[in-house]
Amino acid sequence: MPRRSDCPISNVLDFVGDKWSLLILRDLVFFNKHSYSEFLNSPEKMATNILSSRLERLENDGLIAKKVDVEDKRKNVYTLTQLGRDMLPIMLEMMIWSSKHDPNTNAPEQLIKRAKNDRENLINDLLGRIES
Amino acid sequence: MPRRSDCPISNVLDFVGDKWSLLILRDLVFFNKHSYSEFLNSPEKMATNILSSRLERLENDGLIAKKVDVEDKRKNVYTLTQLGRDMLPIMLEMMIWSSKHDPNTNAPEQLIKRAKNDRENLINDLLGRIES
DNA sequence: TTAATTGATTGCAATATGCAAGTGAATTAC
DNA sequence: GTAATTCACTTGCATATTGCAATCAATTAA
Repeated sequence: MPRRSDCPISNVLDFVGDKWSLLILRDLVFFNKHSYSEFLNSPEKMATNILSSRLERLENDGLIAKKVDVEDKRKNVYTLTQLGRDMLPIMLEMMIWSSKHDPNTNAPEQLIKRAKNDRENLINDLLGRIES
Repeated sequence: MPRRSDCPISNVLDFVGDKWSLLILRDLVFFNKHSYSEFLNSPEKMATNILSSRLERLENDGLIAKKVDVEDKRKNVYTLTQLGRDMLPIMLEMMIWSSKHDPNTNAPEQLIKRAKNDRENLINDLLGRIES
């Protein structure tokens, strides 16, 4: 997506302003998923060609990094870069919005509470868990 | 957009997961814009049919409300609902992301500082300004 | 009464999406 | 060692969405 303006909101949308990209980042942060097939099994059921193109774009944009799995060379291991990790606060605010306005949202209440009242520590905990 | 899952992030994307919807909400919050022609003049230059369809969808989804302008009956006046106002924290986090990773972002430094250190008051100030 | 403005809609080409099927390399099962 | 399976894509094709220019009706201004 070409840069449309210097607006900081428009700029983020140039990176992840579609229905799928943030779900991949979500899977990386919240569900410890790291591979193509894991992303594919997420409940939103994205098509294989879309997943493929989004992984490629996220990598090109520097939000994720790709390495061949040392234990199974058919597999790629995807990880978040700093740019990708820094999308986490945006995702937390989305969770708070849904917990307020969507009665069917399935976010754990405890997580929402921490997102509201203990953000910095929650972010450190979530990102710290990724390192290991 | 039909609901794809009960994930709170997916849910927000079902509402504003495209390149344009959040820019309309941005114009309403940050630039006090209220009409079709004002949105159209934003620097991202969205097409008239896209703007039209997004305004319709945002209204149907309950994020904005539309009224005929009492002073000029050709015009509509668009305002944020509570659902729309509650998207503001998401936009603030996007601004913070861009201020960190995009050297060309044009958000005022003072605004970013307040978004980081004085969020609640900033939100109240921005939304309070809308009422008047 | 004519001209300009506003908020759209329409037609059409280009792009993106969704789905099913297929591919080749790596791994596992026999 | 061969066959079957897994994995990460890729392709083909129908449908949907987008981008762009032109047009429209209603309202307002001159």
